[in-house]
Amino acid sequence: MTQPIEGNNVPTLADVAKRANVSTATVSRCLNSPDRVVGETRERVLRAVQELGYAPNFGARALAAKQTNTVGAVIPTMENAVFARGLQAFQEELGRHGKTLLVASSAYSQKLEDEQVRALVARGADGLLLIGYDRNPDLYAFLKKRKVPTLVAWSFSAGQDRPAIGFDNRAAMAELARLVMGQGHRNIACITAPTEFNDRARERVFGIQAAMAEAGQDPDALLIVEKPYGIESGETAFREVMAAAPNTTAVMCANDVLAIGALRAAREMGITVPKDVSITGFDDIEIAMLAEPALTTVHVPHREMGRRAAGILIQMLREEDTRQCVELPTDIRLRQSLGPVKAA
Amino acid sequence: MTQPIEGNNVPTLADVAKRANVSTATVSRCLNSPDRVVGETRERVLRAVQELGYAPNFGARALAAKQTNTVGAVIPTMENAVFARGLQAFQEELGRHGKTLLVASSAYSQKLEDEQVRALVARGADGLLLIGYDRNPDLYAFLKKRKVPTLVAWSFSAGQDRPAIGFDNRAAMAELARLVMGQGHRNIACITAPTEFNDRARERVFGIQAAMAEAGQDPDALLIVEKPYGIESGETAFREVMAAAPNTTAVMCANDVLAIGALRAAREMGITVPKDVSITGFDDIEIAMLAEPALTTVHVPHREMGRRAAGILIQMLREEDTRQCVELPTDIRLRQSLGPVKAA
DNA sequence: GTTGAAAATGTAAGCGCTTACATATCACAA
DNA sequence: TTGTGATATGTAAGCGCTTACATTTTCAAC
Repeated sequence: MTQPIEGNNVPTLADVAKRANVSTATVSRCLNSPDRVVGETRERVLRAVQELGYAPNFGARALAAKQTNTVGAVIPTMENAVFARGLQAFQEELGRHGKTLLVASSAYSQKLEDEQVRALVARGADGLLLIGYDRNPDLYAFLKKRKVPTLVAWSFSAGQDRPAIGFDNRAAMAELARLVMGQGHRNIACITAPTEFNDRARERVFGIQAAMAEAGQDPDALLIVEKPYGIESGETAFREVMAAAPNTTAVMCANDVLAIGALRAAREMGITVPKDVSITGFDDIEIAMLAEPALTTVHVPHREMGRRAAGILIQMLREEDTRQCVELPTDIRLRQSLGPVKAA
Repeated sequence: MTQPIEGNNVPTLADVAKRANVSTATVSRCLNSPDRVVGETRERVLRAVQELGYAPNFGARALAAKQTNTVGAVIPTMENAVFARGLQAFQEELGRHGKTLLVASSAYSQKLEDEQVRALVARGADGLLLIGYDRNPDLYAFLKKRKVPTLVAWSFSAGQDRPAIGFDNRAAMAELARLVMGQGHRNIACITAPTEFNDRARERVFGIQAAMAEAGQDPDALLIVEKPYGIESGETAFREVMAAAPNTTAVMCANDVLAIGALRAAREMGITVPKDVSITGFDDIEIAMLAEPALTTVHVPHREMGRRAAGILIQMLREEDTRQCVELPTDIRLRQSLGPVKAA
């Protein structure tokens, strides 16, 4: 009963057409626009598809239809729970719309990101998700020339005209800084990831400074220590802070992982948190609650951002000229690591 | 100086050929086998490529060359630090070899995994990385028919003949169980992720039971509570254990996240770890060290596994019939959560 | 200068699908 | 039965690249 496939192992559209006694166009319609084919014909075709174990050749389809149904994302690293969480939600939503995720990582290097973006475009990504605004303008020009819809996530700025979904890093951190100062803290240090080529980190630092200026504090008095993402970096940074400014009473960290490192260093140095020094984070990833004391931090809706980013990108793929800028709210999670300034 | 592109916006191979005054075959050779083209011709072509901003059409290339240079991976979730870490290393290594990663997730559902695998194959994945051995044999048959090289990771079993890179989950957990029993524990419970369709979880349970049998203990006496992956699940499971068997003195968790949950529940229940009850984990992810008390667990070289998996798959893509089974070592990380059994 | 072999390049078929336009079929009204 | 409009299906061009085989060029030896 099973007809031998002529000439090769992998069934093609032509094989299905022959078996179902229709043209290849009808087979294509059955698979891609089923409502344009009557029930009887359609069932005959789908039966042939199943019997032959036919699946479309991806390259041929991409070439003919001029799309791949893949969407690329370049993130700093999947090992950062922030991106892992957001990307997971992004991928799930893409999957629901029949798109597949292409992933590359940049290790927080702008040069590597540039390369990876170009590689993803070369791989035929229909659209792209990128993290933050900072990048070489040539890259944006390249993406525009190639007509690859591109969405920026994790940042939001009213001054930018690129499609984006994110939150205002500056405003969020300023709000936390106001709470810190509300607890009486004036000697504040900031531990952050490198701010060069990283608008998210930079904006968080600016947020602290803005809140200080607003409160009549000198923003230049903010001690800033930059370290790569990592718990050990946070430990090192905290030691540097306390060595450089031993009267620091609050250390605001630009992400939770650095803050966890700071907490660990404080404990090892015999510094009590928050009695001696308060420590705050940013992101509200899982370990923020698990820390001892639990971390005061900025909660960011990473999953929602990832999910909605997928929706926006899919919309962009369907229609030209969607210029969405979506701001998501953040909120402060007050926990035990922030307390009143220690009496002098 | 810049010649207008005839007819369309996006330069094609033909445009480059015309500009460089060579055939399209020569352009293709310059890009793909540069050593087969003399220097002068090659430079002329590469200049034309640059001037035109040409990049190959992915679908055309995939169709003609019968490969996409993408490799797919279906993992349970990127939010599990275990997979995030391994996948990150996998992706980095693929990138070094000019391959791009296609990612899908299965939420620990076998049915969803099946669908996602087929979707990745439909997207033209040249090869596949899958997690664990357990899956519908039809899926393996499908992959074989489509000639998609497939590598299993996170599991290793000498009885399986599929290409795989992983560790012996059973032996690793048995080793930890022997240490637990070496501390005098006889009333042992096991908290695990669901074992149906999850050989890794199942083997870890079997490992405890094997060690018990070996020590003359009744393996059926092992209290087993299955819960989905998650900290809260671990909390709930621990409560169930202590309700069902209040004289339990050791709880062995099949992953660190469940163990963290168990630690939290113990604290809330006024149970001291390890004085009253010892708790162990599996995986040695970052929070194992951060926990209070720090978790005794099985260390698994996730990054190395991911990196080497990429190497193996690339090898499989280059050569037919590579049948590698690589076992990676695990080792026990003794920390404060495991102590001697409480005197009766 | 001639010859032969190796290297370099060109020609053209083909990869497998989609889809614009052409043609055939169907359903219904007169 | 005929005519018309709507629906269903077929024809064939084309998407842009790779590569087997053909042809041309280069180079060394005589």
